[in-house]
Amino acid sequence: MIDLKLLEKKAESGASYLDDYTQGLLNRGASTDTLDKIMLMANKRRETMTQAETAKANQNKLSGEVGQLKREGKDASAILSEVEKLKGSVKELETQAAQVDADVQQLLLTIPNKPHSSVPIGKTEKDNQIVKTVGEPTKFSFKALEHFDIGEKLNIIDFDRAGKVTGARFAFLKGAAAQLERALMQFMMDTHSNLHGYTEMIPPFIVNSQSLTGTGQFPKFKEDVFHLEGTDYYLIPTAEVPVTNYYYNETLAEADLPKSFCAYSPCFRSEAGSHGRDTKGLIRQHQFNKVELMTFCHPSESYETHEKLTSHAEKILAELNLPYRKMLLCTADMGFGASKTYDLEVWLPGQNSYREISSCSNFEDFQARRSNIRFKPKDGGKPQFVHTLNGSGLAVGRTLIAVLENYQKEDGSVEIPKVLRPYMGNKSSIT
RNA sequence: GGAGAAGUGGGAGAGUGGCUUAAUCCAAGUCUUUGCUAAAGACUCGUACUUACAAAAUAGGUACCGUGGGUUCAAAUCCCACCUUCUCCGCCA
Repeated sequence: MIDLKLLEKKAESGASYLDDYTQGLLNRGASTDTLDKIMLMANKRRETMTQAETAKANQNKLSGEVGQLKREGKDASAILSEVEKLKGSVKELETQAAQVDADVQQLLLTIPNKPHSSVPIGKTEKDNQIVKTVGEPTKFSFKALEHFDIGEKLNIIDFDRAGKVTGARFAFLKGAAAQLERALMQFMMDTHSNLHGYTEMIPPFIVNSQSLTGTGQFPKFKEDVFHLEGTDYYLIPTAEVPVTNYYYNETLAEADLPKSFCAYSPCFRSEAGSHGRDTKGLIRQHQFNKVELMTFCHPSESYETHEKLTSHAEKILAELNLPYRKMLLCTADMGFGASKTYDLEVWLPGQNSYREISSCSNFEDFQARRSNIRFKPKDGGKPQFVHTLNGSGLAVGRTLIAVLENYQKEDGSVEIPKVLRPYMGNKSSIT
């Protein structure tokens, strides 16, 4: 959620919507109409609230006098009848004020975060910038297969039966693929907790609507998550949701910051609107495993932390010896709540292209404001919102794809990356 | 799923209709006195929104005692629904 006060202040200070704050929102597609509407509503909100509060103050004063008189054993009927007359209008004003306030809040929830000044302005994903490329695209002396062909030949991935059991965009992993998936999860969790100092976490895989509002999925992207009918429960689209809301409505001590967690969870996405994209294989499934990195930190440290967090995700790719590149997303391609995002894209020889395998974002105080997560400054000042960051470290299913495709051999077998072998009974290949 | 109990400020814990943002204790902070790993005393000690002021400081107002409704001139206190926690029973990995 953006800061209404800041928005108002900027608007007052001249230049209307042309300053950096609102320009940032415009760059990523929030229309001036919405902003205008918010400003109007905010004014109306303040007016109605003032009226309602004044009326209520008046009523409270009279009620106080009634109490005073009763205690003294005197007659209060004159005031009582006076207050009786006020009652209706006070209530009406209060209802109005509550309504306008709720409307403003609702509208604010639909406005995306403001991009950081270092984010390139762009119109499509083509305007993303390559920050660096690590490793060379893997070369083969034979025609590289796509992961689903490798998987089906080795009889370790079964899409057809998943279609029977559930439906499209699900898969069974079996034998070595299941083992490899599990090895990857273990390897990632071990690396982040032991080497990078994250606190390991397995969160609930089901959350309520408040949590989804807190991280920014709701109200705008409701159709992308699976809803459990007849309840306020939803399957998580990412561990970011439960882990960020771990501190929902809490005020932390500054000394406790930063707090960092790495969380394993399956992720469930209905992917409404993506029909026809990546229909084959494991790339785009309704269910996939992911290891998520998440940090709550002091606002002054969040950009430094963003670099660090991204490097932790990169570490996994490096250890697996997978070629990848680091992209800085432009204003058009960033997620709704992000201020700045790096995507890590892994090389997939079967597809002959780089594909996203991790997305690392700084949300600044966008999520913290929605979830009311603050910290009390050491010097005793007012509580401030923390900054939240998260990134995949990594998407396990896509990592499995990357391993299969980059480590495939001409004879149809797949070599197991060295760092994973301890997790796979020290085997060196899948045959 | 059934029966019962409970949810109050950073923590503990009082408070059954008006004088209550809420006694008291602990923790925390500021100051004072004496002074060497301490003690005593005084004061302070919530959050959000909002009004006045150019702004800050400050002062006023409104709201908040699990959440949401309701009764009443007036609700932490009465009523209803829900949520959470605990205990017992049932069921279950």
